[in-house]
Amino acid sequence: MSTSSLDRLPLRERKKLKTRRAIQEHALRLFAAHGYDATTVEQIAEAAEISPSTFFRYFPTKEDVVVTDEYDPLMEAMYRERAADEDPVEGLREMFQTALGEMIVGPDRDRLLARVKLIQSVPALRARAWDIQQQGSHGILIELLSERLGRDRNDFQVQLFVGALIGMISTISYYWADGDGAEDLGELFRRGFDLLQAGFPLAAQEG
Amino acid sequence: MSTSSLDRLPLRERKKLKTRRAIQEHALRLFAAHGYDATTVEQIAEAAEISPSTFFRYFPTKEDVVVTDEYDPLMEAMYRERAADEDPVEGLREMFQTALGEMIVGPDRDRLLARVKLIQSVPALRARAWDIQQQGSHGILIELLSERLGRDRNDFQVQLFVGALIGMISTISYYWADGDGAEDLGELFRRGFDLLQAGFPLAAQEG
DNA sequence: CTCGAATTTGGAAGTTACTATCAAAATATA
DNA sequence: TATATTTTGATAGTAACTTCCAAATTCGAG
Repeated sequence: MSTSSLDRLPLRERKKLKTRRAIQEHALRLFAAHGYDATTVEQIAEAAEISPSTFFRYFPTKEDVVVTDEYDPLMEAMYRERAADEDPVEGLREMFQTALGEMIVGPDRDRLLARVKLIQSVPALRARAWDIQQQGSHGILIELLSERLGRDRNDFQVQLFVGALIGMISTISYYWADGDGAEDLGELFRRGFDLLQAGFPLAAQEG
Repeated sequence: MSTSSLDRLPLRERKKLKTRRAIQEHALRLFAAHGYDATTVEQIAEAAEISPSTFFRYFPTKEDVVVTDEYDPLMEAMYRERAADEDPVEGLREMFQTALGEMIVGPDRDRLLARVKLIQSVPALRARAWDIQQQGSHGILIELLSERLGRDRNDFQVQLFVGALIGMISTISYYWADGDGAEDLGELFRRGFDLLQAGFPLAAQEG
C-alpha cells in the first residue's frame, strides 16, 4: 500500500478524489445514523464542508453515493490478463474468486456489507443499484464473454447467460447480507457458478 | 368479451378501474408523444380530467403508471392449478408458455411492446421496473417453488434459481423489444429454460 | 514568482415529483 | 329521503435536482 498510484496524480486530481471520498464517507455515516430518507443532501454537504451544488457535481443523484463503486474496471483488467485458451466461463468463475479474495476483505468487506444492507432496505437504492449494475457489469461481461467466445455481442445465448449471472449475483449479495456476512462470499459464488454451468437439478425433498 | 366480471362490480369499483385505465392510457400516449421526462404529472392529470392529487392516489409514483401490470396474480393462479406430482420446474416452464399464449396476444402484445421499449429507454423506469419485478414476481416464484419442492423459503438453491430466472426474463424482454417484437416470445422463453435447466454449454465458435 | 488560462466551487433561483391536510362532492345504505 | 362512507380536489409545503453566473483555486509559461 505504500506508494499507491494516487500519490503521483496532480494536486487537482488528488483533491477531487479526496473530496469524493469525504462526501461518500459522511453520507454513509449519516445514512446509518439517521436513515437514508431522513438525511438531506444539504446535511451531507454541510458535513463534508462543501456546497450542495458541489455534491451534485460529484454524484449525479443522491442514490449514487451509495450505489457507485470502482470494481468493474478492476474485474475487466483481471479477466483480460487471463490465458486466451482457457475456457471462457471457467475463467470468469476464477476471476470472481480472485477478485473476491483481493478486493472484498478487511475494511472493504465491512463497507460493502453496510452498503448492501442499506441498498436492500431502501427501494430507491435497490432500483438504482440494479440499473447501475446493468449499465456497468452487464455490458462489460457481455463484451468480455462474446469476445472470448468469438461470438457476436448480440448473441442470444451470451445475453441469456450474462442476464442469469447478474440475477444470481444480486441474489447472492442479498443472501450474504441477510446473514450478516456470516457465510463466505467466495463459497456462495462457487455454488452459484456450479448450478449455472451444470444446470439446476431442483428436486423435491422430504418435507 | 360480452359480460366480463367487471360489469358485476359496484359502481364505485367500476369507476375506479375506469379512472385507473384512463390515467394509464393518457400517460402512455403523452409519454410516446413528448417523452417521459418532458411530460409532467400535471399534464397527465389534466388529460385524464382528474387532479394531480388523485393521480397519486391511483399510482404512488409517476413510474408506476408505466411499470405496473396485473400479470402476477394470474400466473400464480395458473401455477397452483397444475398437478401436484409434476416436476416443479417443468411446471413453471409450461405455465409460462400458457401464460404467454393467453395473455400476451392481440392489443396486449402491442401495449406490452411499447411499455418495454419505453422502460428500456428511461433509466428511472428501468430501475423501477426491476424493483417491482423483484418485489412481485420474485417473491411469488420463491413461494410457489419452495412450496412444491418441500423446501424452506430461504433455501439457497431455490433463491439462486429464481434470481437467475428473473435475470433471464429481463434479458429476454429487452432482447424481444430490441427486435421490435419480431421473434416469438414463447420460443425465447423456451430457449431460456433449456439453458437454465441443462446448464450453459458456452463454447467458442469459429470467429 | 507572477500573470493569465482553465477548472473547480458556491450561491441563488427555478422546476417538479411527492406528501399532508381538510373541506366538498359523490356514492352507498337504511 | 336521510345519513354514513368513500372519493376527490385545492392548497401549501418539502426536497431533489437543474441551470447559470461570479468568485476562488490551481495550473503552465515566461
